[in-house]
Amino acid sequence: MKHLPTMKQLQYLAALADTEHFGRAAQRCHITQSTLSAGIRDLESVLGAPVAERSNRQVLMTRVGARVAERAKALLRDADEIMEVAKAARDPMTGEIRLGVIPTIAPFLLPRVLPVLREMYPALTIYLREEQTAPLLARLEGGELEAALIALPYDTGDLRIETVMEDEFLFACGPAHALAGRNEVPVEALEGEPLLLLEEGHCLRGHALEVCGVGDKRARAQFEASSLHTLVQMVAAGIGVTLVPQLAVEAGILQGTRISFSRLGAPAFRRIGLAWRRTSRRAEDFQSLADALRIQSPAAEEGNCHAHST
Amino acid sequence: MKHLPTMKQLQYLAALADTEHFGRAAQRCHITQSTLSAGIRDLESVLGAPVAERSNRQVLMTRVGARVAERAKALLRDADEIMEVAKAARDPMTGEIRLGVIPTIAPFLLPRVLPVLREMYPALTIYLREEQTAPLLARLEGGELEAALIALPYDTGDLRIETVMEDEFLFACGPAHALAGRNEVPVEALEGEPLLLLEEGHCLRGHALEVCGVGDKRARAQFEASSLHTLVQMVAAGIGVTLVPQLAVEAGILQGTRISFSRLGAPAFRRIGLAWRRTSRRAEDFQSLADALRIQSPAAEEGNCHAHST
DNA sequence: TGTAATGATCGTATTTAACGATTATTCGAG
DNA sequence: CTCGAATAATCGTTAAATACGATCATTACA
Repeated sequence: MKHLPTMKQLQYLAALADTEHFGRAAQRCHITQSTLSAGIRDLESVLGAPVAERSNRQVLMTRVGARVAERAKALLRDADEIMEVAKAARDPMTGEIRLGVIPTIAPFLLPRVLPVLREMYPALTIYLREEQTAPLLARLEGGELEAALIALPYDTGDLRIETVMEDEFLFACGPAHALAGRNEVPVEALEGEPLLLLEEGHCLRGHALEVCGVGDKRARAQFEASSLHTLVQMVAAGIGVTLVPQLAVEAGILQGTRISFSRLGAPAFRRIGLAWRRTSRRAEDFQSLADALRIQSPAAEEGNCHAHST
Repeated sequence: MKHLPTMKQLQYLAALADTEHFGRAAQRCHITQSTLSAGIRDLESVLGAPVAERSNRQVLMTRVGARVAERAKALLRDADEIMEVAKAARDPMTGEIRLGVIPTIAPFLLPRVLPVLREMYPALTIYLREEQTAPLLARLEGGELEAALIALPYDTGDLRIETVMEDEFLFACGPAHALAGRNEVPVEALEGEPLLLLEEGHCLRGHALEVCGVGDKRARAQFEASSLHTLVQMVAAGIGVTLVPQLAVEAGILQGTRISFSRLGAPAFRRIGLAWRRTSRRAEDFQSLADALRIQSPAAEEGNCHAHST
């Protein structure tokens, strides 16, 4: 292994590159000018190249100096991240997590799990952001969010995904509909039915179409809803039929309506998963969070499908 | 600015993670076991968490330890790269460059420029690899190549591209062809002509089709050539017409044939550019290389189009 | 019950990092 | 043209860190 620059030297260089001034750079590093001067001199000796031209009136970074400083800053950020990794391991499940959740999950899953999480991890603060999958993933990549609760399948690129639960699609129609009251509705029966969908951008729309075996081009709905609640109202009014996630049904979205719902002949599911950046310093925490969510979700409970709701 | 781990501490940790043995890790770092032991102890104190469980018979890395070690290795690689950046700046244009070149450039440009490069940079060794654009770019991403000389436009992702020259497309046909001998051939005249192309995979094929204003689907050639030389032979034999880069013509590809070539009514070009990874430590060198290539290329010379070759 | 292997610890020496004071240089203002 | 302000380099000293060798403590196993 060879001679490497010191962390401190790189810090000094980064400060110098930012300020282009020995005195101020020294201030920023909480050392004296002489120390910084010596540090830079030593760094130049290990690099074998000068990093700055100093005329007594001004400091001008060399090409090498600027390039090395750039990389040095990245390296220092990485070093900082190492500290964060250690800190996260030392105090697991504390601090803040900025979590994104899609609109077809948030209102149905969160009321159930948030209180439990609050009790399990009192030192943890969860900031929520409700948006559709695409902007959520963009914010995740951009570092605005640390994790996101989304529905799968979805092209998530290089994210780490931990499945939290399977969410079954149920058939829903008005009480007067021909298919109402049935215990099980075959998928083929949906052919020709006026299928109501969420508007463009909701992943649920695509997933529902997938279940019916049709591509997006043949989107058959004249009316599109902007939320699951609206969608349910439209179904109750007899405008059409739809597929609704069991998660929402169990959360009581059908309460107060006379909507009939049934399982599909060939049960279809979307997966709900927690996503985070592979490089995240808090992978440990997110794994724990996913575990907690999985335990709290109703997932594996069987035979909880009634033919009617009031 | 906070308390950061030392480079040495991270080196020690990396070695320890690899060997899981204090003595051997110390050896690898060229220090004594006691020093390494102390170094690890200090690192644990700055991290605030233990990195390894040591029972007297074996060392087992902690979860944190393993994670931190992983990041530490990446960080040390970055530090190494900083040294390389400095070294490349100290000794510009020395050492080895592994350069990829596509087959429609290599035999025509290299004979002219390589001797000059050899003279300009005697300490530089260039290893050449001749392949089509796609595999070239793959090797570039994978680190097998440091730079590549390719034809544009092409979807190069996040690579840095420095244009070296513009390469004009010339119309070429057999001596008995109706369009032979003309000073200028309008693009529309190509409609219906039996256009000969390089086989699939050569970017020149797509570029030529682009010039003719047709998509790949309407590839009209019954015969495809595997190299520009073969293509020229086919044109000389009267099988069809083609577009040939001026670069190849100037390199004498038509010598010994009676092929007629002319400029197009609306001159069309491909760009030839040098590509390298944005993150490359030797960006400086590649810039110089591109500059040298640009100077040596015939590019801007005007009016060097004859109507006939013998 | 030894003995070999292994990591921790201790005391000491050397190298490195930091400071304050001083010097040398340059740019402007008077 | 000279003086003073600004600025980086240098010097001598001190404190801290790093490294070493020797020794100790623990464990596995013959």
